[in-house]
Amino acid sequence: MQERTRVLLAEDHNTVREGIKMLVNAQPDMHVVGEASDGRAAIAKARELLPDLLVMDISMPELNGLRATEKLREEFPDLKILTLTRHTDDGYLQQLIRAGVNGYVLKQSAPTELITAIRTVTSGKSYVDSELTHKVLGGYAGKAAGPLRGEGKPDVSERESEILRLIAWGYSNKEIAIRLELSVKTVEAHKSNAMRKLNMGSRIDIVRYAILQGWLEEE
Amino acid sequence: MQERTRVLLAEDHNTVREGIKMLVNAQPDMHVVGEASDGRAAIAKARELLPDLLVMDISMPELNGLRATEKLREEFPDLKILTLTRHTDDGYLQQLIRAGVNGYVLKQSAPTELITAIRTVTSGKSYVDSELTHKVLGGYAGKAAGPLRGEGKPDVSERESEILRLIAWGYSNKEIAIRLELSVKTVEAHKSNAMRKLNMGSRIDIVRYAILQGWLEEE
DNA sequence: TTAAACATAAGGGTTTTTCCCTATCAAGGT
DNA sequence: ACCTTGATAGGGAAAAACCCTTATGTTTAA
Repeated sequence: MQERTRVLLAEDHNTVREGIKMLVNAQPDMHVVGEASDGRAAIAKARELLPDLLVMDISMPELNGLRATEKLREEFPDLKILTLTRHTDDGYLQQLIRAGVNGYVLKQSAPTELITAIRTVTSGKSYVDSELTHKVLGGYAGKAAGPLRGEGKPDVSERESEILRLIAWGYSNKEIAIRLELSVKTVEAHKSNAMRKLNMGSRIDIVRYAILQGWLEEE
Repeated sequence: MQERTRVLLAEDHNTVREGIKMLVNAQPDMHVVGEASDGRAAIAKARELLPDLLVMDISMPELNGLRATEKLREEFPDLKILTLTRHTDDGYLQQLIRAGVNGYVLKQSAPTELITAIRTVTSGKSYVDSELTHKVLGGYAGKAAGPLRGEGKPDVSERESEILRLIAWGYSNKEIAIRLELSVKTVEAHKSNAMRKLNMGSRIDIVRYAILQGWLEEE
């Protein structure tokens, strides 16, 4: 067996970080070797642990992901950097690519998207979330290996995400139906549709998705 | 219908605070009117919102629950204060009672314990978690209205809580069985036993319990 | 040593979830 | 007008979860 990819995780949100860690550690070919909750700590940890890859939130205290990327890129030309963000429209994209990130993943995407991204970037290619690919057309990196399955549609409806949220909180379909005054069948339908859209396979995926969404943090 | 109890929530942990808020707001006779994430903010909010009851973690930044209680007790003699703590053995109990709290609930207890405590305290009685009752014997407040159902046994075994943890994370019984190399039947048994011990009725209770335990925060 | 607690697991029956399809209706865009 | 998407919901079968009981071996506390 090949060496597992050594991942450093920089994310200021405990729950999100924990969720990602469990997700990554559940894969046979990668593992989290260190964690940091701000940009400065991320750099320190990178120096200390020399990871293969850094998964980093762009919005972090102390030193944001963009600045941290710039510093790290100079010092560690071979380090793979994958940035993670909640917003699709925050203009950081161009700057990040210029700063030398190897990949860009939206938290809005399915959790498995991150895993695909890690594998893609590890193999030397760059990865840009499907939803953003068009924004880099006429440009730079582009997506080297498209998301293996989806064609890119992270657009769950309001109703659907409302139901995913409740499922992640542990409510049963029946409880949700009562709470929202719907038929259980409708709840099922929304759930299934959302899961199909996001390429999720089971309840654990919903929970992970919810965590990446920050749904368990603030209302 | 009677007026709903207006609850102010002071807890520095986002996820825990959110979990409690959802739990409280799910009750017909109480609702969260404000939140604070440190002791200083709790006092400010109490002045601003004049809640009926304050649910407060004893370990908070800025100003801990004990100090905050002392200050608030002077200023608002009628405010009910319910303290919440993770530790059963931290000696704060006597001091808190002297400082004038109306109740003391362990995070280790079932989520419904908190609701019972809120109702008990609102009705003018004091409430001390069943597990701690013996520590106040020969003393002071004591438990006015014992926990309605349990005799007090917050002792889930290691194995049981391991399984509850995984359930809260969204794993299915089958996945847990595979992961721990057990029969699905065993997983079911541990789950049922733990739920019975903690007086939990459904998956959502497990999730809430996990949140109060901080299981979704750090490993 | 006996009793209690724990981890393990099977049996058997009920309920819920899950999966796949189909269908209606309203709203929006082309 | 036509097409797509979203919200609603039913049928039906298979899978999983839930519930309650019983049982066996191990460890631990009285």
